[in-house]
Amino acid sequence: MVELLPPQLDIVFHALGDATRRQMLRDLAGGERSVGQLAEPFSISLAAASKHIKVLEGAGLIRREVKGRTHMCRLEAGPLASAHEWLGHYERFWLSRLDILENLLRADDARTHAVTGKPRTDRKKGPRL
Amino acid sequence: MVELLPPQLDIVFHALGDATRRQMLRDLAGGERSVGQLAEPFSISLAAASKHIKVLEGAGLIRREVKGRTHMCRLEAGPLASAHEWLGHYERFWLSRLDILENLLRADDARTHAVTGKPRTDRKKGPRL
DNA sequence: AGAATAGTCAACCAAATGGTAAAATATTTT
DNA sequence: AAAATATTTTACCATTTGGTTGACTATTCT
Repeated sequence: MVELLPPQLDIVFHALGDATRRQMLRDLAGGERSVGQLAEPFSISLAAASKHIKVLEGAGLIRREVKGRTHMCRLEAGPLASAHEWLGHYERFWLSRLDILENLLRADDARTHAVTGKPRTDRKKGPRL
Repeated sequence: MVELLPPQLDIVFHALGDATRRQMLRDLAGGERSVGQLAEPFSISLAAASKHIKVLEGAGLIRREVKGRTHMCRLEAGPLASAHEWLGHYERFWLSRLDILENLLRADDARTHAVTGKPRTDRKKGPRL
C-alpha cells in the first residue's frame, strides 16, 4: 500500500485534526460535492471553507475538478488508507490492552452484580483504569 | 469501541500530526520509556520533548507514572484504536478506489509494455490519476 | 550537606492556523 | 452588456505551535 513518508503523514494527520475538515470528508464519502455544498453545513465564510478544502487537497485527501464556475471535489482515499495503515501498526498492541480491559470489566461487573443485584446492562463504561 | 467525540478526535489527530510525536509512540510500542529516553533520539531540548510528551498525554495516547525523579511513560492505545476506527469508516470507499487504480495500472502497464517493451517492474507508481 | 540527575515551568520568539472582510476572477444567466 | 453566481485571493487579526533559554523543584548519589 501507499506507505506515505513522514512529512506526508504529518500533512495527512494535520488535515484530519479538524472536525470541520473531517465532516467534509464524511460528506464527500457520499459522493461529489461542490465547494459551496461542502461549506453549507458550517457557519463560516466561504473563504474559510475554501481554505479547509485546500488543506484537504494539499494532503491529497481530495481532488478537485473545475467544471465551469463550480469546483467539484471528490474523496481521494489513498492517504486515508495510509493513515489507517500507520495506525494499524498499533493494532496488536491495543488489542492486547483491550483484552485486559475486557477482563477487568468482567471482574468488576461480577462484583457489582453480586453486591447490588443490578443487571450488567447498567455498567457499560467499565472501571476507569 | 471507545468512539471518541469530535473534540477528542481533534486532539488525537493533532497529536499524531507530528513526526517527533509519532516516533515517540513507536518507541513506546517497544515498552516503557522515561522522558529522557524519549527525548534522546531528537536534537531538541528536553523542555521541547517534555512539551511533546504533554501533548501525547493530553490526547490520552500515553500515561505517565512518576517513579522517584524519573517519569515513566507507556502507550495508552485506546485513542489510537478510536482514530483507527474512524479511518475504518472509509475503508469500503478506498478499497473500491484501489480496485479502480489496480485496473488502470494493469491497463496502463499493458499499453506501456506493448509500446516500449519495458518490463512492468519499471512502472511502480502507476498513472497519476 | 552538597553535587548531580530528571523534569517541569515561565518567558519569549517566529511561524503557522483558522477566521474575517473586501476585492478580484471566471462563468452563467437574463 | 449587465447582473448574478461560484470561488479564489489578498490583506489582516488573534491564537496556537514548536522551539529556545534560564530558573526552579524534586530526587538520588557521594
